[in-house]
Amino acid sequence: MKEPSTSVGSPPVPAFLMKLWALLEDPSNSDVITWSWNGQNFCILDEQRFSKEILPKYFKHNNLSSFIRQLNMYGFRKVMSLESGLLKSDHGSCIEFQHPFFKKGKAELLENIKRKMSTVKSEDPHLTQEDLQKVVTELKDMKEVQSDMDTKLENMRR
Amino acid sequence: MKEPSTSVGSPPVPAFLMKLWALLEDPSNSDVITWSWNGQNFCILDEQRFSKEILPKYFKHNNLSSFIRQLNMYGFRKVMSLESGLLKSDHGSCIEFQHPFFKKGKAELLENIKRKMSTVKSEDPHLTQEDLQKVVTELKDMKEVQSDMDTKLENMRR
Amino acid sequence: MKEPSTSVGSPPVPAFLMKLWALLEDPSNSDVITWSWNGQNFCILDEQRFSKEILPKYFKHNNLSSFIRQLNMYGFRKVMSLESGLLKSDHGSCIEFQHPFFKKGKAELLENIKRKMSTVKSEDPHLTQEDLQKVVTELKDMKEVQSDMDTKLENMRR
DNA sequence: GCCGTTCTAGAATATTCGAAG
DNA sequence: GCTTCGAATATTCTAGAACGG
Repeated sequence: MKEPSTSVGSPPVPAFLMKLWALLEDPSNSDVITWSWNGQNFCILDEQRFSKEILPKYFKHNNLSSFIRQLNMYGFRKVMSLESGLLKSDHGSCIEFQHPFFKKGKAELLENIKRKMSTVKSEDPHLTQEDLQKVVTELKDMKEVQSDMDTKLENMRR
Repeated sequence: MKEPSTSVGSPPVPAFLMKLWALLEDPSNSDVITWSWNGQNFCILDEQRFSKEILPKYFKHNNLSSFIRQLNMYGFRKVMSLESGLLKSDHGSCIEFQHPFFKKGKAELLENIKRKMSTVKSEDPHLTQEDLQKVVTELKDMKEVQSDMDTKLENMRR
Repeated sequence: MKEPSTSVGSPPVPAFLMKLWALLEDPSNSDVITWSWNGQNFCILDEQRFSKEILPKYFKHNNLSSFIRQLNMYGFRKVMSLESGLLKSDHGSCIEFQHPFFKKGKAELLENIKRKMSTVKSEDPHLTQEDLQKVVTELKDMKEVQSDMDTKLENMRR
């Protein structure tokens, strides 16, 4: 079995991805979370047991939302099955995720998965309130000028 | 049978269209909703059973009007055929809809169907900046006019 | 007990708030979700039962995340209590939320809770299209004044 | 600095209601 | 009467932001 490595020479695979991989490789978890039938996606079969039993064994929390935040951070996308739209029974709480470089048996692809950068926003030159305030100030100045001019005109007419 | 896909590389087909397609492909629904004879349109044969039995299995509601709102949102138009207009006496009301890219057996056309944009003012980001630029330009023009007028006034006073 | 009303003359209270209120007023839910000891906040005592048993009875879903999204949309904020901050043992995850106009016994305050508008990214909440429209209107008025003034000037020159 | 956890918000589609044409 | 559409809220999925390790 090929295992993901953090050896020298290759960029290290973040802990989250290593844990996610280990989690799916452990057969004792397979009734709660497992690879999809074709190994292309993975599926959380029992949301409740996953968050309360599995998560704390691998992470510092037991919140599914935190786990999903990490998945999105690494570029995973939710797979929308037709069943997911139904409200009916509760046996269909299958949460499925996918990533182009996260495939069963392809541990060597893991290093291609990159965490999204923490956007240190470079101050978009978009429209700020300052810009609008400048315009408003100019308008006010122009109004004064117009008022002065109108006064002058009336004076001249007389 | 060709199935609609939401694979990577192609823009995903919205859930509504996928469900509508699945709905029509399921033979167990064919006595309630089905493709028209030539596969160009689809027809709701039994309005009551459709809304109360079929809809809640695919959507989070059981209202025909909500279903039709979605159809219109995606550009479907009601077909006013002679049959449906005249022979509605007792063989049920046949509600027929049509879309140029929604044809039986042509799942690959689905991705051409576009949802109409919500007319909310979400275009504020760039629209505002463009409009602000227009205002700024107008302000500049008005300043020139005011300067000219003020010059005229001073000339007249002398 | 005072109940929230959607009577004529007062702006209607959105369905979400009415349901949240009803949910908390129903004693049969009190072991899953209830007002805090002083009635200032409310607390979800059993996350699992709340999402799978309570939510689908009031909403069209059973996802806690969707419920929380609505809470934030209406301005509710999570309360970080000491208990919930600790990586506690197992005495249950208490999720507590608060809103200045959502207090036990004060149904008349509900109409003050406003949903956030579905708009834009700018962190300037005051920069709206309305503001720009005001400026544009002012500009138009000023143009008329200027035109009048210019006419007067030409008349005087002759 | 990068990563992990949490809370909140953005963005797109979905559902409802009622008015426009 | 009837089809289509506007607008508000609702639901879902993803991202922003703050903070700590």
